[in-house]
Amino acid sequence: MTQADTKPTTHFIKAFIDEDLACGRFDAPLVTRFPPEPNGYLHLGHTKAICINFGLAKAYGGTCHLRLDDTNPIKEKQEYIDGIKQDIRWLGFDWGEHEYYTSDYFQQLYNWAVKLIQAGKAYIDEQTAEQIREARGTLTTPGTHSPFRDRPAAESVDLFARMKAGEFPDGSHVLRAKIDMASPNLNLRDPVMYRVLHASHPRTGDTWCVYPMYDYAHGQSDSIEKITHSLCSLEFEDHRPLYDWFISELGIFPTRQIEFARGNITYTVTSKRKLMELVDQGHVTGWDDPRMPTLTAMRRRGYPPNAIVDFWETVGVAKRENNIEVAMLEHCVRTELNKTAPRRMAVLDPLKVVITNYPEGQTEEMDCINNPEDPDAGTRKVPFCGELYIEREDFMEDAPKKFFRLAPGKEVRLRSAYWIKCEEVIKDDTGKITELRCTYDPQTRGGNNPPDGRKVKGTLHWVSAQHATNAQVRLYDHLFTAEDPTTPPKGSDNWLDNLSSDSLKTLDHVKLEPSLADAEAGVTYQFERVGYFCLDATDTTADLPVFNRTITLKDAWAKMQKKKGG
RNA sequence: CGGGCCGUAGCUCAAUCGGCGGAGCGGCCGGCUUUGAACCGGCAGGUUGCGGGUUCAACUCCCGCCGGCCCGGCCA
Repeated sequence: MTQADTKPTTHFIKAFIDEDLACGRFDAPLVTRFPPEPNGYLHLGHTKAICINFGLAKAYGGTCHLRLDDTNPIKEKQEYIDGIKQDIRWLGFDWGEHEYYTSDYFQQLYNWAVKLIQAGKAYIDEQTAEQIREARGTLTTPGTHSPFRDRPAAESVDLFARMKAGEFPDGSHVLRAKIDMASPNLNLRDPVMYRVLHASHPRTGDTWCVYPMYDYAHGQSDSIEKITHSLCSLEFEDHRPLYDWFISELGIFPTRQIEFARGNITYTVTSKRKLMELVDQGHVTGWDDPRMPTLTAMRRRGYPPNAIVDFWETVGVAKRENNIEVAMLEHCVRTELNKTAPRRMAVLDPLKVVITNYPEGQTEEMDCINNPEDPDAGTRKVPFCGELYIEREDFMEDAPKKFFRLAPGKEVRLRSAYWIKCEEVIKDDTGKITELRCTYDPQTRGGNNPPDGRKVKGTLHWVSAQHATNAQVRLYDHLFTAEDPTTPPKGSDNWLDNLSSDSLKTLDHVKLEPSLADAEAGVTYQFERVGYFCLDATDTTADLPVFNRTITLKDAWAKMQKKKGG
């Protein structure tokens, strides 16, 4: 059995679809839909539904519709519609011509509602919201009938028309389905189908002042679009009987709703309310702050969209509650980036190195491999001279044996350049190391082994001091210190106390190899031995390029140190 | 003794119609290396929530418990 065979390529939804197709319950092709409400930005949580709906349609040679579920005009904005479309495209999915809006169906939905009233299956209720709530009963006791429940259908039809005509104020009348006030499923206790809302809609303007509720609109919209499988998250399981009830009473196309568990991820929050709190209280700079789990933020951070798609594929689909380790996502990000990211050299915390035996004034160009994982990526020239910067943490005055990097009297390789040996350490008055004096071996050009068979264990990245480009780098880390950020830490009643103080570190004196002056926005680079970084298009200025750290490289040395320390 | 859903390795998921419980991630150890990355090899980790029953055989079927999540918006 090969690796590929053991990957979880199937799950219960596929099994259901296969059954349905096999028994002729639906005709191929499969039609699915992703139905976000345009009331905010898409985040990591949404991407699971996107991948499942678009992914399944693709896998079965079907189509996936994008439907903006815009039934509540007071929360929805065009800005969000635009953002959602951009985010889905970025993820790599395409709905083609199939862009729909629930509001496109308002007239049809209205006509069907009238039909249900005429059939004695719905009625206009004039109770207040509070009265309706009280009459609904509780989880353990049945509800009671509304005094308006048995009014003549003709009266309800008339009232519904007058609601639509704008005769009644918000909250005064609702249309309710007449089902079963004693049902153990609260969704069946005469659910509200329509409410009066004198609000202007982003698309229909002031045409309507009655708007359908989710439960009434969603299934019918699926049906109108001939969606074969309506895939949604677990909390809608209790709604399925109602979903099926409307379709059955109306005698329309029977979409099948199937529910799956949403994916929770450690150290991240995906509650819209909580994300809003982070933005509003200034804990992040905005919805696109690279620490946010929104797609716009992950894009800015340099996450490759393929990594997110791979992540959900790897994780699989099931119905049980879950809390996926963020390490899984990070693994997918690194895997994708390792394959695709162009390699560059950058020194985050520069320490000057002077090569005392290098010909004064000389400069050479070194050939550097752009991506060892991709032979087609080719090479580039990187300038080298007698004054360089190396990473401060790559030098230790009193180095332990396991330290492979530079130390007094020790020799290391400069990647793709020369071997150098540390001869002298220069310090300032405070004892801080300001410069290293080294010698180089001309026989090691390109970083090659010298003819005498000498060995060296460490390879360092470097940047020519003469040619370096200055930059600001932002080091991002988990926003929270707790696996489940929504639970306040011990002794606190505020979940925001889980906020990490180390989620952003800004470095202002970073030295980049000169080619990075032309870094492309939207490309994530690997700064060798350091991590993955991308240009921050929004904060970069003409004078100072800004780079965001997408993610670190795995760091065995740091891990070893941490273990020793702890 | 309201209803619905769900319990398999630390995490996420597999396991044909009932036939020797596996993989990825994470962890640990080792190899290789011009990135302490990547890559390669190995190891640890399970009373399949618990208790009964049916069966030659149960993660799988039946019964009973226990535990977790969801549901009382004119939100979606």
